[in-house]
Amino acid sequence: MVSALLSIGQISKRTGVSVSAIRYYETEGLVKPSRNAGGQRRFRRSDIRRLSFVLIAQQLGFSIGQIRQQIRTLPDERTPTQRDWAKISKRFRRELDDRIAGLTIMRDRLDGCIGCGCLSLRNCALYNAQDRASAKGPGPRYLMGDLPS
Amino acid sequence: MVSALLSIGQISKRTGVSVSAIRYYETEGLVKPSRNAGGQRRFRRSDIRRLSFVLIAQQLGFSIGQIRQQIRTLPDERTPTQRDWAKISKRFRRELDDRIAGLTIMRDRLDGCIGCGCLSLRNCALYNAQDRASAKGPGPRYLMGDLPS
DNA sequence: CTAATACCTCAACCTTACTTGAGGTCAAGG
DNA sequence: CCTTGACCTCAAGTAAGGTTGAGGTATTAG
Repeated sequence: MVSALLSIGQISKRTGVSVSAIRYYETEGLVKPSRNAGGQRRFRRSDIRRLSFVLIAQQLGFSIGQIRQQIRTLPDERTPTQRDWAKISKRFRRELDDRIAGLTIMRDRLDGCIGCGCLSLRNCALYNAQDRASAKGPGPRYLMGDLPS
Repeated sequence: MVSALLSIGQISKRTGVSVSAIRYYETEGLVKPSRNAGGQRRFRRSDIRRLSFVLIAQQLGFSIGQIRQQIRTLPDERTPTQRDWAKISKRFRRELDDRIAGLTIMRDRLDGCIGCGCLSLRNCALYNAQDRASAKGPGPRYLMGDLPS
């Protein structure tokens, strides 16, 4: 019989997320299925959307923790609306914009380094790309190699 | 005394890479230091550049395996030239271009989904973003949620 | 020459994101 | 009613990319 609620196997088939992964996501607070009398998980249809969102967000490179941060802004009591989802998507969009910008900067710096043929000098644009080099230990580090001697 | 060769501690300070990480990178074949009479590692100055490259490549999101693929095109016997490094950088540039393009596509798809307010329908642009959904199991999956009913 | 560092190896542990297996229960069809 | 397949929990294993600690040796400053 097809009920309003879905078993873990059914939701696995609908989303492409493995049964074990869905259980794991429950321990991580990404879905909160109810239980039937026998203790088996019962998911709402809107959980399909939740899990699909998790899948996409992971593809975009977000960690479980980051996804949880976003997804917990969804209402627990009612089925999330389009508006609820749109808010989350907008936040992700901003994140993606930042990541694209960051990668573009790195690419252009790499270009500069190819241009100067050095990848190593004091003024290499990649030099300032990392806090770590200057942040720890005494004196400056020359990220892509030797000091000109 | 300052010799032509560097100890692991010296190279750690110069690159900002921890001693334990450098040893790990050796087991992974990213650096191949020689040993002195007492069995201690001795690095060439060009290894600073190698390790710095590893650092940058990791920041760009490349795995150790991918980095090894690139870095092993460097000559073992002689100190790598600017040209050697430039070849590698060009390959990385292409990778970065691809990743930027991919992210941009995803971002635009996400935009489309915000625009249509759905994040769920059959024709959602994100739907086709994943092989996995259609690749396994019978019938199509509707990635961002329920079928319109 | 000796003490203090720095270095060595090897094994075990950490995090993330899961999967796998053991041992047992639940639910649906015949 | 009984069998089969889906489900349950809990513990352990996996891969990546390291870190940490134990127990021991090298090197270097004084």
